[in-house]
Amino acid sequence: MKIATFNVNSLRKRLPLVLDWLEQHRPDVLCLQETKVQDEDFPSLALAPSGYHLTFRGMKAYNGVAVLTRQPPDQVSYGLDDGGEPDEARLIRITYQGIPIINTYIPQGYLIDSPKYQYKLEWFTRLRRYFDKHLSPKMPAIWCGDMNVAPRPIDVHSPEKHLQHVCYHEAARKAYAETVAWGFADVFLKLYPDRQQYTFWDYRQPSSLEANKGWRIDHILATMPLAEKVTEVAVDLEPRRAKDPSDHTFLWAEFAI
Amino acid sequence: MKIATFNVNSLRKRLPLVLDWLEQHRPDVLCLQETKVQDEDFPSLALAPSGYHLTFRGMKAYNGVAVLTRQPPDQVSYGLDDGGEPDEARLIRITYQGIPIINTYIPQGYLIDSPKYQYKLEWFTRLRRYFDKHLSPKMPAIWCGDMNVAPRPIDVHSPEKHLQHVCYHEAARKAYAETVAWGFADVFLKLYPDRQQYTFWDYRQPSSLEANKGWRIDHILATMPLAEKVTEVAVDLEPRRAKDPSDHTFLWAEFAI
DNA sequence: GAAGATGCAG
DNA sequence: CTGCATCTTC
Repeated sequence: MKIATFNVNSLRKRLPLVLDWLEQHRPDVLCLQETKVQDEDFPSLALAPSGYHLTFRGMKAYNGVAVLTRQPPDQVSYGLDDGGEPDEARLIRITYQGIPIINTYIPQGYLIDSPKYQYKLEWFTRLRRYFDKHLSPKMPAIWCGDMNVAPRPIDVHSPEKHLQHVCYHEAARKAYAETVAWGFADVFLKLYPDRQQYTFWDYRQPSSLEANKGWRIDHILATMPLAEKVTEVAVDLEPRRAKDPSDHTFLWAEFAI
Repeated sequence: MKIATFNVNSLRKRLPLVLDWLEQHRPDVLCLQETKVQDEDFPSLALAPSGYHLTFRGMKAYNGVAVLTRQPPDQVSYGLDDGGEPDEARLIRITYQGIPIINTYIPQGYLIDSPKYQYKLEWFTRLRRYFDKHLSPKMPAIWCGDMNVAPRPIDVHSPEKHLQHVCYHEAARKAYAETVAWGFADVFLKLYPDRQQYTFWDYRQPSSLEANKGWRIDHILATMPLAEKVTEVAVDLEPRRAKDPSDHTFLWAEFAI
């Protein structure tokens, strides 16, 4: 089974890119973040030629997640369900051929001294409780998406410059690590423990792509029974180099199931 | 001598169209309206390959006029000069090979009961005085541009519906007619007194182009000595049908001089 | 730097 | 419907 994740930064602007990638790679599941489209305006018609089943939850200008699957999902649910802000446009859970797949767009956090950063940190603890409620570390499950955290120094260019950045700050990495520690393994790390490979290059940083000044903040994780079966993981640079790119690119993983 | 006029509705957005048209038609003079670009940002570099000389006056988001000439103009001046608002981004006068050419973007007028409509009506009377000051009806001269007036019922689709429209309202037609009566002749009317031929189709009116629901509000006029020498007048529909069109299209006239 | 929202204008 | 400006977010 092939699973991919991609922060599209507006699905409507990235339709040609997404359709093209689906056709070329035919993943079983593609998780999208930052679709930036309300459900009423979701481009179902434009995506129809792909043949993928569409599961989505969005809002007016920001956030928005979607999961595209070759077959219809068995089950679908949106957002956190602990009684707090559900943030439906940031989390979709489906069950696909018996396997729970959680697609998240973790809050970015703005600045470390802002309420948004507190909200981000809480989001990770809420998510860990969400895993407790809906999954078991002993059963196959996948968690993927834009985590807005570079877990290790190697996962960001010039880490020493980014100690106060909300995507590398100690507390964010700790919050992410503790949620991972619930029972997930990063499948990229599993296959390539020493490789530097980014998934995001800021539009603002001039020539960030050519100079490869990026971040690895998009991740695919699996519980042990599934992580053991990972056969291939890759970042596809081509869509980031294409015309009218997202600032992120595709990450995908293949599992022997 | 071949003279053309075109309301571009943003010159920067219409650069490919304009360059293409210049290459195909090679007019001696092309008058543009609604360039929507400040002089600092005028796309001189992009237009350089055309070889045309560039005369322009614009402002931030609205209005803006330009005259492109095969040879450098003899003389150039901008705006009305009666001590009132000069509205430089609405009028350019050049002398080209001895012939005065006035390119105007007449105020649209918003609604007939608005101050903007009063301003439009005054603009015509000010323009007539401007002609008095700078031209003679007995000498060759050209006045062209977007006049925002459909002079006759045949010049607008469903005229009976547009009696209260600022581009067809009685007072606007009268103001325009009185300025024309200073000493100009509409060269399109001279050659085709009975022909219905629009130059503008509203973006808003759905399928205005397919249904040919348009307006003839762009005009080329000449004083008698020149009007007598007109050999050809045409509206080119192709640019309006092209991809990313302006809501107006090109009108051109050929004079035997 | 890129995207969407809003407001203004034609 | 299209274009520009301003604002906000990442």
